[in-house]
Amino acid sequence: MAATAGKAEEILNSAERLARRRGYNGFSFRDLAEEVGIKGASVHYHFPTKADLGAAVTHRYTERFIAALGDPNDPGVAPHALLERYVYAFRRALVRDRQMCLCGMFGAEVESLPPEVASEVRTFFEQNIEWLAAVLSRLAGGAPGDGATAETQALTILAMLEGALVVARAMRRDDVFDRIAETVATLAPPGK
Amino acid sequence: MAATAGKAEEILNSAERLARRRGYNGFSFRDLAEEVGIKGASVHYHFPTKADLGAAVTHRYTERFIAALGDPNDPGVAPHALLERYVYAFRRALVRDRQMCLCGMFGAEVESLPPEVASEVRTFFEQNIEWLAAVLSRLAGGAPGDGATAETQALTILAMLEGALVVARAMRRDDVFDRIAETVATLAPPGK
DNA sequence: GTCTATAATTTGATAGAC
DNA sequence: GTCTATCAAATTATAGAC
Repeated sequence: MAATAGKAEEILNSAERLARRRGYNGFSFRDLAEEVGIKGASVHYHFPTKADLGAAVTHRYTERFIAALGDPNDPGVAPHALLERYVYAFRRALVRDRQMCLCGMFGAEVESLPPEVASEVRTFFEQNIEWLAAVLSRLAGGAPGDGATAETQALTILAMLEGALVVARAMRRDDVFDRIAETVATLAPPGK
Repeated sequence: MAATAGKAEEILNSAERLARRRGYNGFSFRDLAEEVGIKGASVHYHFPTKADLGAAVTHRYTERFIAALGDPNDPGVAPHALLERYVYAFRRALVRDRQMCLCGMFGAEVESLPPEVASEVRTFFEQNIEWLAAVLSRLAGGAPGDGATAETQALTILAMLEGALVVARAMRRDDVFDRIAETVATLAPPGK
């Protein structure tokens, strides 16, 4: 059986949830402490500074996000299915969790982030593009010399989905995300 | 000759710049006061609360943004030229100003905004989609019954561009925006 | 690991003099 | 319109007891 989450993990969970709703400057150590049932000062035992916490939560988010996508070159999974899985990861953030992508939020706020947090955000995007480009290369039939094309498509899909979360949440319209997501499929048609 | 900007306008200018770099929770009345050369308390004379200021700066941003785009149905301007103008507005924010779109930033942070600010952000997106859908309808030759299609395309282009700003800034890569922007043209080809 | 106590700073905001 | 003075609350963080 899985052990109960330690306090450090509980703090990371709260930090992720609050950061994805309110932004990096929109939550405090006291907010976290109240959620996990300790005092504000005790949070510093687990994460000395807010920058440490911010970097840790971003790193964990990236690892989980990429791991959940699986191997982009798995011969047992069709590339269009992998792309669907990718879109669904963003859809779940919006519909189920009612949250931004952590790095979509932090990406917007990047100028007010401590450097170590900003660095983790960059890594998230780099790994997302790498994963997407691998899938898109397979989808294009592996035609030689289209690595740049695959990366451009990857950048576009990533931007569309991050932007879709922003627009859908700001407009409070439930149809927005799915209508944009349909266009992702148009960019990389399943018949190709 | 244009009169020197009044203090209220200078405050709006500073607030817009700081908000577009650091987010709504990333600047204070004192930051603004220092930039315009008065004391923090004096800012409250012009804008009683931060929510008032936030709503005012967002409203002004929206008015200017839409006005700069011009009439989407102007027969003297080709729809593809209008679309280029739209993309260029976002490009300028990134390259020239090194800032987010104000409402891209606030859209991400919407859950931590005062209601009157969030409402202004929603209006920005609604007006952008209306403008874009009008241009895209013209581009499609005004085929009947494709109002929903035009709106979906408008949502997609808006999301792509807002997302492009987030990704380009977070990655600190200068090629990212233009590569995504090229795909906007693909969505609505000039030959159509 | 968590607490109390404390500190220095910042923040949004008000009252009233000039 | 701007200032000084002031405020209460919040924020990040540290020291040291338990």
